[in-house]
Amino acid sequence: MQQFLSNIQIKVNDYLFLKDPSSSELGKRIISGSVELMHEIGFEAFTFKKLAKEINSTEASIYRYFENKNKVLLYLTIWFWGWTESKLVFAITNVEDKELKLKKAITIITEDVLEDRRFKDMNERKLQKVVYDESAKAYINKLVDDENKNGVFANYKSVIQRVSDIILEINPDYPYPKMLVSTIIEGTHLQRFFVDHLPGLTSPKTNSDSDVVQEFFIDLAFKTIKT
Amino acid sequence: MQQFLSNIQIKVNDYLFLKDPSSSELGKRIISGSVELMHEIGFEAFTFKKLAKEINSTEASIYRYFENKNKVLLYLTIWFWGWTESKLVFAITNVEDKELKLKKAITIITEDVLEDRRFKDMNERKLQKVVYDESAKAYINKLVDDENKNGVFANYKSVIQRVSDIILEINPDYPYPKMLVSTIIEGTHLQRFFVDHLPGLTSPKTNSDSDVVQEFFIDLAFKTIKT
DNA sequence: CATTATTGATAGCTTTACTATTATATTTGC
DNA sequence: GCAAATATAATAGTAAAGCTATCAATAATG
Repeated sequence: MQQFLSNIQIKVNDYLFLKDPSSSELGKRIISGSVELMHEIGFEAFTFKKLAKEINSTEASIYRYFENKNKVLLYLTIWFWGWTESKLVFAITNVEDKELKLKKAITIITEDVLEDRRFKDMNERKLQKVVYDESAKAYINKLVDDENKNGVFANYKSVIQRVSDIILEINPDYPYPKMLVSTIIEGTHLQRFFVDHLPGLTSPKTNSDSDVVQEFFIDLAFKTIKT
Repeated sequence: MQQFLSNIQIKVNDYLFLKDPSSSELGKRIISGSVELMHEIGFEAFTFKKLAKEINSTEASIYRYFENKNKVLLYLTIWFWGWTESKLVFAITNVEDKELKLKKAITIITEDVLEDRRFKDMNERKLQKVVYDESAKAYINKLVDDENKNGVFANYKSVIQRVSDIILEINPDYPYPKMLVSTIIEGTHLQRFFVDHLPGLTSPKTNSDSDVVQEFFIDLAFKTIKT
């Protein structure tokens, strides 16, 4: 499995780039450098000029790959969803028990990745942090309709569809499966941000071993879908 | 009540402005103009230069009230939470039945305001849209810790605390009340955005009369807190 | 009525976001 | 092996955004 996973490549909608960053050495440096730099200084302060310096290239060269920094963040976000889907598929394949399957699925979409490093050009831990903290900025804007029309969010929709399907297996009458799944996913991002920065808006950590955010959403999901 | 409400003023933490916009004619124009302009063109495209033109003032004058556009958005967001809290307090005062009280509370925090206009300098409907679509950009950034230290989020925390308290009245053993409330609040924003722009990530509208987002969260809340 | 505070008008500076041009290095087809 | 195509680097430059400074005009206040 580990072996197989190390051979797969995450595909990202080509609307998001001018030249495929996975197709060249420089492109890969742009991606891994973007993750590093956004993780370090945040999306607002991130510029192509700073990135160019970081990866020993030039601003103009980066512009041949991406139109602007927004598309880079969206690229990373969509890559993240492709990666999440791949983890999800392997986690639930051949699991017969419906409830166990749902539990595994929610664990995947809410987990806090510590180290993964299956992809040598992608620091998944830092990527997850970037996606958690910044991804809403990538799609909550006036361009989202155009991006959506071009199929940009297909990876994200796949993840939601898959988990949604498991919910419907358990309770075919539950009326809001997708709403529940997207609430769990986006809620996880936000709660993790709150735990770190605005603890007054969230619940305190229980014991140090457990992941309170994950517990909360698993509990919420099972109670919500029960008839 | 309506009479009383028209006499109250929403207080916003003074860390957010250099000069209190509610203290002058120009200040009020900056606020109402910001709501109009952000609603129209979105936060990214919003600039103090454009705002100055809109309200017949100058860029430099606006800079005497606010350090930057981020603080304006945060000001609007915090005002929105103060306003929400005032609505919440009146909705639940003297309501004895715990479950009814919770239902009213969740209705307030998830409602889609059509017209309100109790505050002549604030278009609440447009403000709500701006807060729904853009507010995450105001606080999800590297400055949040500093802002939080200065008590900026007190209005927001109050709202969460109040609803949280009602949940604990119904079920004192529910372990994650604040997490649930902040998930409902932020989830509402996001689901409304999804319904409009990314319907594939959410559930379809049921019948045109009902508010599916509100229904979903009320259903979710009651099921989740039940023992 | 003198002083103080507020706003407007204008200028300017730095950074960001992006494009264009040319030179150099690398790859690829033949 | 060499010409042609392609990719990248180096550099320059433009427009807008973001922000500060100065000073004059006006309004408020004591």
